[in-house]
Amino acid sequence: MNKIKVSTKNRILNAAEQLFCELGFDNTSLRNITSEANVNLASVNYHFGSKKQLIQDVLHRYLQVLMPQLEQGIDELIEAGDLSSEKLFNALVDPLMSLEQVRPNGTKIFVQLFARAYYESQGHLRKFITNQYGTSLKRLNKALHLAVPHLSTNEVFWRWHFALGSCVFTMASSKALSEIAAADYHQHMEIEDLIKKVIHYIAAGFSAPQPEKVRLVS
Amino acid sequence: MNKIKVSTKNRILNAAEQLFCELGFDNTSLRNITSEANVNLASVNYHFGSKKQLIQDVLHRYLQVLMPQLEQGIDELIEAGDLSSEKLFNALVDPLMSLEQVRPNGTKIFVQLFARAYYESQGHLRKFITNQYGTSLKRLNKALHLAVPHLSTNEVFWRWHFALGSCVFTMASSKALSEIAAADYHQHMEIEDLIKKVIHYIAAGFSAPQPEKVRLVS
DNA sequence: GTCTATAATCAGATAGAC
DNA sequence: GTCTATCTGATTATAGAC
Repeated sequence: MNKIKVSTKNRILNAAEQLFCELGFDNTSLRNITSEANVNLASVNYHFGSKKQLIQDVLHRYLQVLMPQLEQGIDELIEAGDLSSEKLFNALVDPLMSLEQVRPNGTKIFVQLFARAYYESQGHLRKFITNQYGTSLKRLNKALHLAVPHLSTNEVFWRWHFALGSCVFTMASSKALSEIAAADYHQHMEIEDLIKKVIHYIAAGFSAPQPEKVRLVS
Repeated sequence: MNKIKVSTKNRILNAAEQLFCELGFDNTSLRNITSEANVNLASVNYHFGSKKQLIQDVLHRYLQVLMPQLEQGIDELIEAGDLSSEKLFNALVDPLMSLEQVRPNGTKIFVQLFARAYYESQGHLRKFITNQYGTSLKRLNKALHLAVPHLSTNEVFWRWHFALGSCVFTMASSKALSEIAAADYHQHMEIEDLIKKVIHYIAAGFSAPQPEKVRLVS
């Protein structure tokens, strides 16, 4: 391992993920990335073929580490039998924190990337994630239903997306929000604390009683 | 009033808001808008001066109707004295539904636009909203704190953004989500029902007990 | 593998005739 | 007010020398 020389490919990946976090995928240009990485513009297409492929490879670095752990953690919870939404959401913390091993600040980077990926509805990304990790996601969905047996299938569907929205929005704007919070309340929030805070919140909402039936049109 | 002829300016506004909802502000080009509106490309700059101004004008049509009602509703709640998060969030429903008067499907359109505006961090938009409607937003903030006196200022700050995240994310992706829900559960959700559902959810999370103190670094 | 140079396309904005 | 035509600048992607 040569500590001094980082390969061009990795320099691009590192610069890209940082800029994707800050600006989003569409608003980050290849010129932006290559100048940040101090590499030539053409090298992106040499190493990755296209911007789309670069985006997928950036996410893949994290997903290939996260997903197996996530799946294992969920399986253990399901087998143990005593599933609550608090426990289920808390089971996401350790796998997420393990992404610090992938890159410095890896957890924060990944969650923000995931938020962007979910929000900026890029067809190729959703397709990529579904193809690669669909099985794990189905397992998670099963666990969600087991955690809140008092809720209808439809209600679980919507609450899962409400919860996801809190995470996605918070992480995507966490830089701005943390700065505001730091300025107003003189408090610096680490990513792990923020994750725990949002998980406490979504667990409460997720397991709230089934509401009275609202008008539904078939 | 001539029912047949819609002014070019309004044709542009109508086409723009629809496309902004679907694609976001950045991904909607002026060419996109003018061809949808069947008007000439140059007419956008003639009537609005710039794309930024067009975006602001699109939002202004709704904000000028919504904000006074919102402020009044909140003031009444504060004066009545018995403030709960459930009541406060429910007080948002009627003002939001009144946007149906502005345009057909106005509520849905506005909430999606607002979601996009909040998420796609466009400096000019945040500035515009703060300048024009900062007073109303401060009133809302005050009411939020009164509704959950058991929570710290810091906790209210974060939970408000968690709640906002659920709304923003849900509305921004409500088309895709509604389609999935309709296909999987054979249920069609009206915008008012969706708003009520998300409000039931965020009110539960918002007023959850203050969590144990997490590690905070000054 | 890396570079320069450039192709091909799309964006927002504008000048000037009508 | 509306149109055509065009400007200016940015983007992704690629060809070909080294």
